[in-house]
Amino acid sequence: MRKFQVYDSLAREVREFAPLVPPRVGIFVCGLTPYAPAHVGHGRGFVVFDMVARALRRWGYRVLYVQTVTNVDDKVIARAAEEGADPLALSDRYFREYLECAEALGIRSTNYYAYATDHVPDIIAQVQALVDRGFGYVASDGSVYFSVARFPGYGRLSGQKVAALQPGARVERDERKQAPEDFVLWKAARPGEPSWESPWGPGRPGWHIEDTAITGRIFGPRYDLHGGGLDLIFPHHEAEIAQAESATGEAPLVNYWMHWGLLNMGGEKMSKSIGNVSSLEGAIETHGAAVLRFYYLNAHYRSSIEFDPQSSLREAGEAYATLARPADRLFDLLHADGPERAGADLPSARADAAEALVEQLDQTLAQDFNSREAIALLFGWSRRLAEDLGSLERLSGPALEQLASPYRWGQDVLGLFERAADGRGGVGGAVVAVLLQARQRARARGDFAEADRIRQELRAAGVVLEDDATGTRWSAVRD
RNA sequence: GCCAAGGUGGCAGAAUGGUUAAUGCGGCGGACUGCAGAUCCGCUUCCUGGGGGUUCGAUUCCCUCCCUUGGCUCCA
Repeated sequence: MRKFQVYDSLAREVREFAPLVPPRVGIFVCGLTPYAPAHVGHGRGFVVFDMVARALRRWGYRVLYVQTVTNVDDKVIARAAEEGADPLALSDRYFREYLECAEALGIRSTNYYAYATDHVPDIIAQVQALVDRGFGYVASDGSVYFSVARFPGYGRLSGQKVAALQPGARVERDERKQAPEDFVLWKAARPGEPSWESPWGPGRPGWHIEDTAITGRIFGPRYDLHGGGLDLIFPHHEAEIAQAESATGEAPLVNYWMHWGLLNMGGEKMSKSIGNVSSLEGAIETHGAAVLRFYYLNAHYRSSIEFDPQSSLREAGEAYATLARPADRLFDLLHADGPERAGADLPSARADAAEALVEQLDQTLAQDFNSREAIALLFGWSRRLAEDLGSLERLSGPALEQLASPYRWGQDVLGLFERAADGRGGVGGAVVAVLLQARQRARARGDFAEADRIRQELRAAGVVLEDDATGTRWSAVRD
């Protein structure tokens, strides 16, 4: 297991990571509340944690990565009422849409997406434990609240003091609560809303309880790593700590808290409630999932980033094209001829440099997941390879693999450099190859009118040609 | 008001108690090319919010002020 360091929001410092039960690592991330299409801001944290899980697995940890889906809550219910739809069907539909985006983005390290509604018995059991231990109280209408005053550690994660909070400023006072800072564990049912039977009558889970009920079920009272957006620290993560540690009597609930920075647009955070959203699906369609993934990882996960719909992904696309070009060329050659292809060996200095770079990439990422710095190193490698792109043809399969090893690292950990399904195979690819040969013969005899005609007709069919020193390359484009 | 995270070149965005503060985008110049396009090379040395302090030396550590964002409602 490779050692690594991570910034822990609770300790407010970078700490050496040590699992509770090596080599196992339990990772939990607060996922979506699917009541509307996912936006570009949502994708960031999930890509970041996908990278975290990939890295830990590469480094020898056995990761169990769980993410919640808050498929029943006030917003889901309100939205369903607007559309005249069933709340659970609505959240299910939006979540499936998100999963398609996640798949395109190469997010595939999550082991389990836990729907809140699939864990109602766990939730009820945890609420009951809190009532039994005197941390929860039942209000007249059958709702159950957590008594913040009973938990002295409340506010430690966020730095907030209960006395300094401003209840009533933005949240309505609620006479069912004993104190304004108390939060709801179980909400009594209202007519027409989804509800489940409980010892306190029909109702549904409160805002924070599902996460700790689910992690309790899967990891037990304590686990290693919890991730989420910066905006969830208070009250959500604070409430998780309070209710879980009170329910089990064990602490700390989480050994390392990781919070990623938010994605802003127009100077404030992208948010469904503000309305400054750019849809995730749309961004993937117009710029490609690889470019979006590159954009996210091209900044340190803790910084906030400013998203400009006009330029951010266009710039990222230019940069990613430069970065990935040598990788594409290497993988093309390996794909065409296989790893056994004959050719020259790599000079040993070059081979050593590749090996050293891979180690450096791991070390860089092990420093609080500095993906930006890792990408800068990969740019350095691409720049060196760019100089001799033309002479790659001479190299053997193993030599090409050595040159490609930093990009293999990028595939493995960052999820970049994946070869898209480019339509080059099959009958279509064979036909294009024949046309390219015909065009090449025309060029050779100086019949440029014919050569250009072939190029134009292929373009009309969605195939773009580019000539360079090594010949003609083609790619399928979408219009 | 209180809490938290930040303020780096035209832009995006790293790092560091000490030679020219990454990397990319953009810009400029050149090479290559039948043409397109793309690519490659070079340049872009005057960038670390203001003011104090510690130090031989601070952008990095400390104090303070200003500003931005997030949180004190649901929120990735």
